[in-house]
Amino acid sequence: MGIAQRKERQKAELRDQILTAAREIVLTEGFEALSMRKIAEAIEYSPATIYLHFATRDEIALQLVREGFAQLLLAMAPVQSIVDPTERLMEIGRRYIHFAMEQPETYRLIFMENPKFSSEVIGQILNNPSEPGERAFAILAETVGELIAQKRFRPVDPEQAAEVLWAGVHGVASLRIACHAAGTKLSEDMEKQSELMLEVMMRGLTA
Amino acid sequence: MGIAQRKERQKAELRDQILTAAREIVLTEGFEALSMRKIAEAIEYSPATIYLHFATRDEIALQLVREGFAQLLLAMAPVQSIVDPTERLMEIGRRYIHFAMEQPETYRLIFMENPKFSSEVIGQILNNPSEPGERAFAILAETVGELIAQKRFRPVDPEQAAEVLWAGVHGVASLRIACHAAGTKLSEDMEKQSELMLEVMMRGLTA
DNA sequence: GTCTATAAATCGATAGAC
DNA sequence: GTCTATCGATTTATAGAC
Repeated sequence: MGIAQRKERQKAELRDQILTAAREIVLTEGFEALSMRKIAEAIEYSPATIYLHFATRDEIALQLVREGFAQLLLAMAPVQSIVDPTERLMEIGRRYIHFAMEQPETYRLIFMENPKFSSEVIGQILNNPSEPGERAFAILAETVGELIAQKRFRPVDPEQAAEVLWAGVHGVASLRIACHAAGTKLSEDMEKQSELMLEVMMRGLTA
Repeated sequence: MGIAQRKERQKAELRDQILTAAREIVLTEGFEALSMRKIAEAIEYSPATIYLHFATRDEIALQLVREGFAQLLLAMAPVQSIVDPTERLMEIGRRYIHFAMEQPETYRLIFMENPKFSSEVIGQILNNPSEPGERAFAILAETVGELIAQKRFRPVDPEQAAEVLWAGVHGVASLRIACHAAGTKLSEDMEKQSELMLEVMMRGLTA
């Protein structure tokens, strides 16, 4: 059955090409510039061919958001090897903000672009324990729980504290992205800004 | 010159009608649904008439963002009468998040929708001391400075701390908006979530 | 000042030939 | 599996009559 396998492989390859081209368009021209025709031109196929792989344009967009989120989670995976929970927590925050600053368009795509896709993907990932990388939020909450158990953190609800920590780093990152090129004095030094946010939140939770 | 004045008044009224209709469309159908034709239909004029008041669609959108930001600032104005700086700071945070939750579409329009308009408006407001409501960020920074002077806060850079505080409440608000209807357990109780964020940041900055 | 009419472009999606 | 051709609808913006 080598022929069938080759066909399947080729089909998957074209699907990949479509997504790669779509990602490129979103990252360079913005989400609203994504169109079937532009993708078709980029991969040098007719627009009709794309419909053999994706039923609608929205399905492509959704997949892009999904992959973007997976990328973000992947970037934070190394923290699992950090033994000290305080250091682990700080590193989660640092890596999170670092990703958002290195790939602002991807971050924007995940959290700021389209509410429909954002909430769908976030909902899927946060509710489905079998998602690749789904454990990110759980790790965050568990780390907080660990610190509470060690009496290093005050006895707060770990899940709620985890959400506050997430909101804190998301706030620094997304405010920066929203204000980017605004010509303000805001966040000239992101490094210092991030560190202060993390320090303030750690101190605020410390017993 | 009563006739000229009446004409001017009528022109301003139509301009207002255009903006009101545009705002309505954005708040109910989303930003991307805003079009000259829809506005024209809503105000019962031909599309061509709109171009006598606004050169492009972008100019209308920009004005909407501008007014949205002014609305947000207006909602926080009452904090100026609060004497105690700690209480003032808490109230700034509460009012900020409250506005974002009461008017999520307006908040989204200001900070999450279009980077071009967001950064332009934010830049204008934060750099121009003559803006109505421009003092919002200054008040935040001054309140932090006050608390540092009273040795109630640690000696941090007031402007940087103000930005962290802003990022904190923005994070809670915007994460909530992004995850809305995601069906997650996230932020089920926004009241508690906001209070924890504020409490953590206050404690984190306390001397 | 307001309209009609229209240019010129883009879009998603599909039918049907090959 | 891929194409051509096209439908049908959308958009911004303008020209020119009234």
